Amino acid sequence: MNFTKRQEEIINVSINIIAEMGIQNLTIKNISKAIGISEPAIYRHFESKMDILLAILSYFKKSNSIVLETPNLENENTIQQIGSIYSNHFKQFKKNHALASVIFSEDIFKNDKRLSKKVASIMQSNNIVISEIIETGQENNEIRNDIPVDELALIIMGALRLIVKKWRMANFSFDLEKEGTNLWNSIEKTISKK
Amino acid sequence: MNFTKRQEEIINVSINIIAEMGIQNLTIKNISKAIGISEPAIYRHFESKMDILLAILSYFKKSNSIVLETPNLENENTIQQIGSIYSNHFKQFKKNHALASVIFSEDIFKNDKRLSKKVASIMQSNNIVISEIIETGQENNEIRNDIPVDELALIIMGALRLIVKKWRMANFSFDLEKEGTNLWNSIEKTISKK
Amino acid sequence: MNFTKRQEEIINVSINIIAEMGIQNLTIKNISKAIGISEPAIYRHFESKMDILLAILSYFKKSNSIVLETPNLENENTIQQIGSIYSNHFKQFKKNHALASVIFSEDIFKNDKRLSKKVASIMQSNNIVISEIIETGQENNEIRNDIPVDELALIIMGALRLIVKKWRMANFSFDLEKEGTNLWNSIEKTISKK
Amino acid sequence: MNFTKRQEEIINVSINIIAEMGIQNLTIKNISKAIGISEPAIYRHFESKMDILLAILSYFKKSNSIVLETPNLENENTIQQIGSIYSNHFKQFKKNHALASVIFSEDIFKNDKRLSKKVASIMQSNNIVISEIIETGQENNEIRNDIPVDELALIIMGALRLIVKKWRMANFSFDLEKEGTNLWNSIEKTISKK
DNA sequence: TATGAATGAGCTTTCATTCAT
DNA sequence: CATGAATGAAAGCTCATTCAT
Repeated sequence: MNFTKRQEEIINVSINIIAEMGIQNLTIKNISKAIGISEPAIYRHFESKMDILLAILSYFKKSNSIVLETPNLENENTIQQIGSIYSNHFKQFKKNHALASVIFSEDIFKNDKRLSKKVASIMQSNNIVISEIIETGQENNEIRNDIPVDELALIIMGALRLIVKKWRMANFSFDLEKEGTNLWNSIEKTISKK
Repeated sequence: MNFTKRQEEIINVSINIIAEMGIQNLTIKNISKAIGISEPAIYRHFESKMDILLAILSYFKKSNSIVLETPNLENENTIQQIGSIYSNHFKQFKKNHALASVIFSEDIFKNDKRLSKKVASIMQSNNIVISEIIETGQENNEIRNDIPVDELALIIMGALRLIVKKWRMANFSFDLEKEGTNLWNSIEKTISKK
Repeated sequence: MNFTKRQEEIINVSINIIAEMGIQNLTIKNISKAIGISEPAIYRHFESKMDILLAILSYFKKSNSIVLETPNLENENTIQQIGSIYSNHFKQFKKNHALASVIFSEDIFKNDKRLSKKVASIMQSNNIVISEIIETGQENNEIRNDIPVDELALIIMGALRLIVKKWRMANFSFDLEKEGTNLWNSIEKTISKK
Repeated sequence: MNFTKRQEEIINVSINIIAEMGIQNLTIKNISKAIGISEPAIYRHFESKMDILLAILSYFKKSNSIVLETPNLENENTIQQIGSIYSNHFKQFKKNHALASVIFSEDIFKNDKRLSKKVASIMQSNNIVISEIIETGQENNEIRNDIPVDELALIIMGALRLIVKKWRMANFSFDLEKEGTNLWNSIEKTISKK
């Protein structure tokens, strides 16, 4: 999972291509053209196109880990932790629009078993992180108890995903961090134990 | 927007292929093979592959209209109307798994301007329907007033989209109608004016 | 060689298509679209596309006969006869631009043995007509004797063909009849026995 | 306008195919088969079939330049210059039958605007060269003055074109250089100031 | 006489990938 | 580490033609 500079370049360029032109336009030709090297040169760095796609997913996993697991280290309450997860997402996406355009588009990787398996496992582990925070929150009487963990997770992550989708469909034209924080404040109202 | 039998067949088969194998595998060859006719025969019914994709989006638009606008006709309160939208979605997806796999995957259609424009307009008009119901609900004191319409819409539709995504990533192995109704009941708790 | 009305329509439309879009665009689809009937309907009138091409050549042969052999009937001298051939060509082409664009383009019919054979025979018989007139002219001391018949024929017909080609490459923008008559007067000077 | 070896090979092979089988048989498959490489390999050397056709026209332009402009350099009188143009054409065509079969067949390139534009510009610039020689000839009292330049050009080039066409329709079976020289001698008689 | 639906063959072009240099 | 040249497979699409109606 440790990529060379060129490999990282290929991964980034690939995410950009998917974000801007769709997975159908992620071709070796387009990748190499974007980087400015020849097509065979790509194969010095990845054995096959499939490996590039797997590398993209690995990059997503790493990205998610950073965004999701950072708050645990700090001494916040659970509501604050989820708030941090929200704002960490927004900060990351602000820096990297392409990532926002691809990371929640799991269907892109549906055309192959290995890919969709990896996608599923990433989603699964993300879910676990969120669920554990919520569970703790309910135990600590910070999060309301009358709604099951899974459903709270759906509400929290569903809204996050959808606002990000709207943001990129609006061509990143509104301030995701501001609107997203407002959204989070509203969700906070609905899920926190008053 | 009035399709012949063959055109409908092509649309349905195409949605199935996208659902099962991803957009990359939606080829004229795969479509014709699935129907049992030759590849050139497809071109008697659609001028180009692009027209098939546009027809799929038209079909989505029609599907959405049915699901979203039906409740308005009946004499339900706004909370019940949104509940109906939820259950209508679940009923439709239960009947047509492929539709569930594709209708919220707007990114599939990102590789072409005409397609992504149409996708955006569909999302837009869906959003309007939901927002109007919420607005009325707030005016009628059925839905809480301390959260803006747009954010309530994000919560409601975000959760719906995400549970559907989980359902199909779980290979349709849980009862979407049951779990979805539970989800709705929980959301109802969070958004209705107590 | 007696064509029905529909057959004549198909022949004319085909000549127009070749003239305007080149032989590569002479397809059954384009022919039927231009006439306003379905593709299979064409096959009611011609057994195959090859038969349409052969019919076009037959039409050329007939056209040429009229243009070339008419003057013989009248009591002109040979110089006047060739002058009539010139002006007959121009009159015909003025009425039918498409014909001008195709009748001297023998290469169009090079992709098939039957076609190129027919083309060759048409050229051959045209050549005979011209040569006979010239020969008579030389015998009658109307046409210079110091140049062989064949070469006079090349000069006369070469200039005619080339001015027609220039005319259609100029989009029929100059007055072919006027310019052509001038050309003929000049050629007359060069070939007639002073 | 500087072609690689492979590009030149493709151009030559393409001219041969057009000459022998007509433009309709100029397919990527036929080109690649004739060279002995695969079809996609062609696309390493030309971006599209259109570019091959444009390259053929560039080759024609270059060919024409050589044939037409060479005599100007030498110290011949204008009649001799035109004679050289004639014999240069014949020499070139003797070496390259295919070229003779294609270079005067402007209609082959009528199916596309870019092509026909280029064809027209080539014809135009050729015409200028010939006309200038004739004009000088008239000023020098070498060429008769009672026929306008344009008409002399039509006579000279029309006969040249037509004898070449006859030669290839006769399957190159007569001696073009001999017959052509005779033709030129006859034309010389008709156009030179006695 | 005409058509809607279909097809085998073939078109131009792009794909991921390989290999000699 | 990089490239120019190549390829088998497959893409979207068009061709002339057939056949049931």
